Amino acid sequence: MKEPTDRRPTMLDVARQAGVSLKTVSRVVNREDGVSAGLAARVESAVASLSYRPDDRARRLRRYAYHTGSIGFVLVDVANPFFSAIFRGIEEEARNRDCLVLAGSTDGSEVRERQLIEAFIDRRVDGLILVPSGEGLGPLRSEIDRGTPVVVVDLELAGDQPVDLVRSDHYGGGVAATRHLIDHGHTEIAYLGDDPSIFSARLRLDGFRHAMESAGLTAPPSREVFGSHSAEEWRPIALNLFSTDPAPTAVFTAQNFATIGAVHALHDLGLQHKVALVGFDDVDLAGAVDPGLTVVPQEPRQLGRRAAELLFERIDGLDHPRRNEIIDHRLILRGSGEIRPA
Amino acid sequence: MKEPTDRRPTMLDVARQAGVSLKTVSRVVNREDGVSAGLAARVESAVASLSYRPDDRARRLRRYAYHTGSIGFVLVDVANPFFSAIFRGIEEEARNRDCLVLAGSTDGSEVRERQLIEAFIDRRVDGLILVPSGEGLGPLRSEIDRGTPVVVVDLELAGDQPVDLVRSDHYGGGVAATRHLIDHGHTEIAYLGDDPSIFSARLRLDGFRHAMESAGLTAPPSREVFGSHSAEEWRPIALNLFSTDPAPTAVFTAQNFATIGAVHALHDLGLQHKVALVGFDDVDLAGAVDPGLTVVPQEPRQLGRRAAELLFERIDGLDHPRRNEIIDHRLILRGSGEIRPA
DNA sequence: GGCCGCATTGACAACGTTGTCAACAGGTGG
DNA sequence: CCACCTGTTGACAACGTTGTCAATGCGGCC
Repeated sequence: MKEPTDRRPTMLDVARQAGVSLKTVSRVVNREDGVSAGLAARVESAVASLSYRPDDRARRLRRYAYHTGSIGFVLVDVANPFFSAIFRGIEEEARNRDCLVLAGSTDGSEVRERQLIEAFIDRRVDGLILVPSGEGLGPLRSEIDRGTPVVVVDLELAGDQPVDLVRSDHYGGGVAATRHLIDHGHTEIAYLGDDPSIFSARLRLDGFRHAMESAGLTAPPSREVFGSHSAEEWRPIALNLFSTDPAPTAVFTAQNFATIGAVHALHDLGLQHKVALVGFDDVDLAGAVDPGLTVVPQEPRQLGRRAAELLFERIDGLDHPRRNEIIDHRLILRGSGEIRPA
Repeated sequence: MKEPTDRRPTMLDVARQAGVSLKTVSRVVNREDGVSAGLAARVESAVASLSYRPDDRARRLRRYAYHTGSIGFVLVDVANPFFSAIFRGIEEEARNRDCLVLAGSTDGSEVRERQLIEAFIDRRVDGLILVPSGEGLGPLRSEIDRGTPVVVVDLELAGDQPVDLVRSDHYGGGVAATRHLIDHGHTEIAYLGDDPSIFSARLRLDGFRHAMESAGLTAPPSREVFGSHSAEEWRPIALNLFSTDPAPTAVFTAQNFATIGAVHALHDLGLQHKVALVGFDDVDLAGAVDPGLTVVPQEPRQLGRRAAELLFERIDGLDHPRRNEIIDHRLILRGSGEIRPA
């Protein structure tokens, strides 16, 4: 039974209890040789009896001077499975390196994003992975200049800062999804997605429009609906869309929640076998709904892994021009996208 | 334009550039008064030109001595939406306190759990929130004794350590789900769930069995299927179960992935309107499947918030006997659980 | 016996920051 | 003119650890 102490034991406490100097304790704790068996044993037992553990911060302050063994991950919302899967990928890489991950959600607020980045920098993370909330990278600028490696996921940047980029092929996916609907005979195709001020949403929309134009089609503004909504908020929006006359015969839902909201709405109206749907991003029960959902899935875990790989290369000192990695898209056919117009 | 330096500027660099002493820089940076306007301005401009930011670790080492402004969150898997929602709840509380969250996944491995806990302790987190992987709390013991606050989510503990507990009402939820099926006329009810060595799984199973026994029913071992599987792995298991003769007319899927796997299997067999299903935990498209899924949802975000609240109370020095909070259960009726046997 | 080398041990400074306290200047009151 | 106070500034130690280097003791070799 150890009696609880108000103060955590330090190396000095161990030294006193073992009757040796500070440095000897340090040597034993760090498994350096050159300590006689007798002293080592005394120290070991003092360590155990105080259940002493060295303070990593103090250790690194002195020893590695500028490697904290932690990286920061700034994302929009951990509770969103897409982001948490990225997190998971990052963590897997970090684990191999005995590196811990600090994470914070911005909810899309640039103010909050700045706060998080500054808090991470003040704690001297070895690197940052960022899913940006806005277009800008303001507070990062001076930090990048000073050599803290940064990898950005899901955003394209102007200029040529040494910032690596990893993202899905939003544009190609948008084209593929739309073309798939066109190939099945649709001409009246609607678009539901995030606000195009978000970089990835912009690309998906561009892909949609490009595929439409290439086929000689256009979607009127009323059929391009944008916004950041929850699944429940998308539902009435989609209900409204499919109740117009003439109603679209197909829809490309370019975002998770939009997909779920639209599926709900189609079921509400009994149109799930009439209106074709292709979604961007996969969802849990996509195969169990009737009909199954045709989607362009992202590979968020792979996104995260790759981002972390690039980050650690930079942390290890790799000097390399900025890289821009785009993870390929594919299309999973499950039924909803293969419905033909009446 | 700042030229990149190999070394991050320290307070000493600022002092030299401004031609003042270390302490004066410290005063300006910390907004202490008693610095003349002229010097303050010189320091400010030196800070800006070097884009200096104080090192939080060194500052805390000296100043607060034992508050690092970070907490650790040990969980099973960040990519699991249930856990990431808990994370989100924790983060919301932490944000109010300018506290950062370190997180790590264990994948259910006690070895990994121990490594994570030790890594967090070595970094002197102010507190720990833990979703345990096993039954034990081995490595935490001495840490708790030494006064690091710990809150455990989803586990009950023997003994009376000052560890607060927050969890869902697994037992009550299991009883309610099972009783709901019984009330709809079912007697042949199967159970699919996690291995009962997992605490919450054990409670759900106990709830199931209790409700069965109270109604004078029993499920043979072949109808109680346990294991940690992905949704895809559960699918054939469920297929197999519903293909036996006599087949169960209802199933309680006590875990997320089991629910999804079972729904897939029922659709594969065309039995989705014949076999009743109640699940534990809600899933994204639960309302869009045909029939909608009746579930006992958990409130993971609330779980996380509450856990963090309790943790911060302890961090702030509240001395209170161990608390054991159980978040109420409810039942969402969507159709799948209201199917009656033929 | 004296000298060298090796193995062991510890004293001290340093990492980047802040708390304590002393030194200094300038003004004020007696 | 001097004692005293106040406001500003800086020198120094300390937080918990490790790197550097010197001191000690012992055995072996000439």
